[in-house]
Amino acid sequence: MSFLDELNPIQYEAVTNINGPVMIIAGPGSGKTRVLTYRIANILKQGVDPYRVMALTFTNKASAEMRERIEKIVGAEARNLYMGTFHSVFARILRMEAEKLGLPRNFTIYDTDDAKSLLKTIIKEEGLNDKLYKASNVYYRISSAKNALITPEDYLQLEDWIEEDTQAGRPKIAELYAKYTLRCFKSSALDFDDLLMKTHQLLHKFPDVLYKYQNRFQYMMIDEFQDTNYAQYEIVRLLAAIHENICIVGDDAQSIYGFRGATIQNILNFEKDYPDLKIFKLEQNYRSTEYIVNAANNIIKNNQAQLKKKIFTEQLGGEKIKVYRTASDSDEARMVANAIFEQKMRLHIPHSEIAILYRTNAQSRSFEESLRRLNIPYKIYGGISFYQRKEIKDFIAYLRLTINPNDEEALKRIINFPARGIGQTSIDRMIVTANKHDVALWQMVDYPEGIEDLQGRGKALIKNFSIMMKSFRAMLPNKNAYEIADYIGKTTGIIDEYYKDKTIEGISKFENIQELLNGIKEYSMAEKQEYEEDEVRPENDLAAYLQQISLLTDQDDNNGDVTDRIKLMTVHAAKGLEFDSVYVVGMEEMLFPSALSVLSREDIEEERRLFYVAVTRARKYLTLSYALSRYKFGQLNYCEQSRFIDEIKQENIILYGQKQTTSPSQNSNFSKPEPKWYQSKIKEQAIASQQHSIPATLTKKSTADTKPNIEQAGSITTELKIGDKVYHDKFDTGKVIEIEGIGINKIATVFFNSHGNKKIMLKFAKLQILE
DNA sequence: AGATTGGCGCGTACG
DNA sequence: GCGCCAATCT
Repeated sequence: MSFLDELNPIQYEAVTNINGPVMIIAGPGSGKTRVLTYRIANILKQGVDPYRVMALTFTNKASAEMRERIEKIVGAEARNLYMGTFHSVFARILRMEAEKLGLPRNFTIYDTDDAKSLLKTIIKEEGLNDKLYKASNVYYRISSAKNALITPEDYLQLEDWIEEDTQAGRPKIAELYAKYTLRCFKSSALDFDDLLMKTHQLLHKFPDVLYKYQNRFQYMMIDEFQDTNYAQYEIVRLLAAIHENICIVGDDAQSIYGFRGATIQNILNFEKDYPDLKIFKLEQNYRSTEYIVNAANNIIKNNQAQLKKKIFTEQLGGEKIKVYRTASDSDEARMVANAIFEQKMRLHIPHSEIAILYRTNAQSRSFEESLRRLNIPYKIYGGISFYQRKEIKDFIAYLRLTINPNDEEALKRIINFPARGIGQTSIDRMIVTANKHDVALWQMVDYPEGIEDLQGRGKALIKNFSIMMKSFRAMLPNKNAYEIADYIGKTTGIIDEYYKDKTIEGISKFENIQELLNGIKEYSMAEKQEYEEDEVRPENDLAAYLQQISLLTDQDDNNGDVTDRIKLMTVHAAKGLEFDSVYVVGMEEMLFPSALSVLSREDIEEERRLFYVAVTRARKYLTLSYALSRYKFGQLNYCEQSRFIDEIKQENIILYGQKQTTSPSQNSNFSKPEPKWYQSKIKEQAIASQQHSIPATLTKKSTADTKPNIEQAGSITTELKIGDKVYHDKFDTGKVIEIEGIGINKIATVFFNSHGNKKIMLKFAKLQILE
């Protein structure tokens, strides 16, 4: 009995064909992780050295899960696989080869905040308008360039890129990119995108290095290939060039990260680069019932850019997909909460098997309120992670600066935190002098006498700071990470700072720092990973610790999952997950699909794939909902059913709420005009997508500013409350003065302006709540 | 220097 | 409608 016996015939082929280029198209719920892990296990069972197998994923979670599952089959050997995220695997290679690129091997990895903060500094130094040159904007542009392997020198020459910047009113991006790159170099820092671009440069510029790794990596596997960008693909292609045992796994229909640089073309055109490609399509869905799989197929059929496949399931029957149409966003939230409550009663599904998925994070609020009202426990996913918190970043900045004195962003964070009298003016003077002499900022801390236009007192305070930092560095050779961190916490006063603060936030910050210290302690006490003979080891324990956490997020933190709670998250965050019951909410034009996507076919297709992802998360029960009116940016907007709902065949759906009686074309209750800034953003988007899109009218909506057509806006109002203003078909408007009964048997007493008090049974009446 | 208020901006997100 | 940042006050 082999582990291979657990596979269906196509899965088996995908697992056992280990040589030559292979593409595995893995539909939703098709057993992808199993195939991937078994395939690697199978390679190892053939006697291949794990050290010669590279497996790349996008998330730490995915790689940890895979490693664990492979270890179950082949044992501890799995630990020596070259497996991890693109960023962590490439960072490891870059550290080994750092000196070739003129970097110290302790280089710092700047996260997005560090990068934006540096850009902000540079924009200010250049005297540019920071309303126009927003750090996030510039960062996005630089990131796109790096993902496309465009260096600052290239950028300065690229007419179309500069033209695009000029159109957006930001012609100086290329210069900022060049300055930013220089500044990162002076800080001995690489940002996330550099980890890819510099790896490519390393392999491209140093044939001996390329040859070494090409030879070493006999087998390569890439997960979620539809999410790769140009840089990632180029690196992989270079590395696989000798053995050509490259296996990519993915699903073009689930490509939803175009906005962060992913090119769906990588998977669509893969066959062109590897004519001998063997293709295996995992089309059997083991997750969902028939209606759900059918609906998913109905939806994705409308996309042009896709590989041919037909997903099927053997789980016939099941419940049809419910579509709830409600009068307002708050109605939608109440409706969904009630439905969850009812579903829970009827089917006894654990809370944790129910998810509410939305397009934008802002939508979570109304659901929080409605769930709380019914005492349904919930957890919102997304938001800032542990390592993003200010207090954690501050503490880590001390550790970073201890390891890498050149780290300008770490230095700026903590030189005056906790307060030690080194104000913004002093820091600005330091930066000016450092730039003038073209040295790292730390040089000025080290030699404050040289800072221009600074009082003696300021210089003395900086000197003290420098002495303190040096005392930390002196501990590196013979103290472990925890001993140093503990000492830093006590010496700098950072722990006291939060200990003194007895506000709720202060206490939480104090606890977070304690948690961080516990983590460091655990790390320092733990057995360390083994390094290959030729691998450069970190100089000391603290450096090793920092290397580990700089590429970590706490997405795989399971602390919150112990309690049985409903899960609320964006559709993006739900990718790769599954639930018994899924609610996809806000199914409206201009929301899902997003208003910013309706201008180009490519963008709409990505939204459609996103909806496809949402639908295929459900095992047994799927509910879609939308509202006819919704507050957006504090403004009431009238909404129209999402085109994606229309794409699902009627036979798979049951509609709740009244049917729309008029056709959209003669209907005037659509959108108010979007706010001005939003319109201009849409226009910007239009310019950005011009090169590759079909021209489209701005929106298909009328801009008439009319009230909703109440007759057709039927809603389900079992969640009515006293004081609500309501509309009734016969009695017109009135106010709720009493509610009796439970659930659908509720009876409301309503005082109607023209008819007086009436008792209304909610399950029959079409009461409409007016906001 | 630290707290408070006013104004502006608003998509989805992994390293 | 809300949260974050920056300018202003104390």
